[in-house]
Amino acid sequence: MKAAHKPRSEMIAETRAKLIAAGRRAFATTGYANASMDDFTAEAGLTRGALYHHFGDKKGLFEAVLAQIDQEMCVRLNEISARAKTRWQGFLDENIAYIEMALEPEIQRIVLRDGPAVLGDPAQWPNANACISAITANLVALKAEGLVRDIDAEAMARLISGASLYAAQWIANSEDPDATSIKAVKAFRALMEGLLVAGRPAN
Amino acid sequence: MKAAHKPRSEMIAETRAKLIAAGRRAFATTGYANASMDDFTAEAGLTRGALYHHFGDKKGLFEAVLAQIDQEMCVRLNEISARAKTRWQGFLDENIAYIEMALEPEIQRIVLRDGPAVLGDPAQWPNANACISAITANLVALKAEGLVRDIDAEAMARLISGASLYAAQWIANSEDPDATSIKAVKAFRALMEGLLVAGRPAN
DNA sequence: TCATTGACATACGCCACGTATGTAAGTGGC
DNA sequence: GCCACTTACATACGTGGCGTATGTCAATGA
Repeated sequence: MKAAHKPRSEMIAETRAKLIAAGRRAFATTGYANASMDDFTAEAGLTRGALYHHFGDKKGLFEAVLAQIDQEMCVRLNEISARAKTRWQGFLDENIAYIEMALEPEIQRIVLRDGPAVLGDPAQWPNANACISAITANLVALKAEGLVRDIDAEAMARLISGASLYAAQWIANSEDPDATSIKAVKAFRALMEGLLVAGRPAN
Repeated sequence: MKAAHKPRSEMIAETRAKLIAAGRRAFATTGYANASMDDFTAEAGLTRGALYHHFGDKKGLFEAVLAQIDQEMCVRLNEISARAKTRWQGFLDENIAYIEMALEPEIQRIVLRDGPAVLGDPAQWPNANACISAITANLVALKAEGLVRDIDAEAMARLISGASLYAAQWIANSEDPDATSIKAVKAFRALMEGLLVAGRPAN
């Protein structure tokens, strides 16, 4: 008896998942440009034929990989902000978590380095906007509560996420990431406290 | 009579300059990955042979192009901060100028998009550090004057330049760059004012 | 059961990079 | 002023990677 045949749709999903996983590993380790489609599809027990069938081209697979990572990031961020006691704390936690995620080599390479070069400005990616939107929504709520000053929320959200990402890059490439991380987070908190309405205690 | 022979060293400098200029144009318009060395060297009246001789490889030429652009940016920034009446104003002007420079397509593409993918983290580039250093030095001085709060200057400089860059990306890709630019600069000013010692007027 | 669809593999051509080699012009010693 | 030598390039070649066109076989549905 041959191995039980799963329904076709399952086989397809499995193939897609294998390709995405293989591509993800290759992109993360050798980078987009140096990742050979022949190599990493073979690693997944397939050929480029499968890749072109499902994703159109190399860039298409990269988009799928990025979408997967983005999704994971968003889930993690939402969990963190949901756990916080106050909205302000959730806001801080979420952003600091963002910084810390950006320390992971896979995210560094795929999302922060190759992503923009291959797919263009991250702000245009469907999900990056989702993350920005979350920060924006938080700021709007915080403004409504009278906690933060009256500033255009989206603009500020962009500035904040930029600062976070850059902080992450700095940390990841520093000689002593732990020490740098402490300094960065501290500076980030200070920057955020500047947003509070004067005299209002940060809680 | 043949064309007057310039000394060899001049010819070499000229060749290098021509290659850098041609590469710069190609990288800016089609991007690093899509720029064909055969094409743009021919455009400069040369071949890949010259390129390999002077720059080692494609990446080597890219580094040279980036160094040239970086240099130009630094000169412009220094001029701007030098023109300001107060140190705080110079600090603001310089950063806002940074945002505005990041709107230029050439800088977007070469410095902000392809640069990190080809050469790695910008914070490690020799010159990016020079720009960061300038911001850091400004912050140190502002702290000494008692104008801004006591925050690790380098960390804050990193956060600020990250915010600037991201703001620029946002502006460049928005539907109405002018309107977005106004919002971004306003938010940036607000973010910076949060750094001031409480009660201190920004001048 | 048979026609059809679709998921993949195979085969091919092209382009681009890098290297090895060639050549001609410039440079320094005598 | 000639000659050995260096050096700034051009030319020629091999290789590898991408994309496309084509083939094949299994799964589905009437």
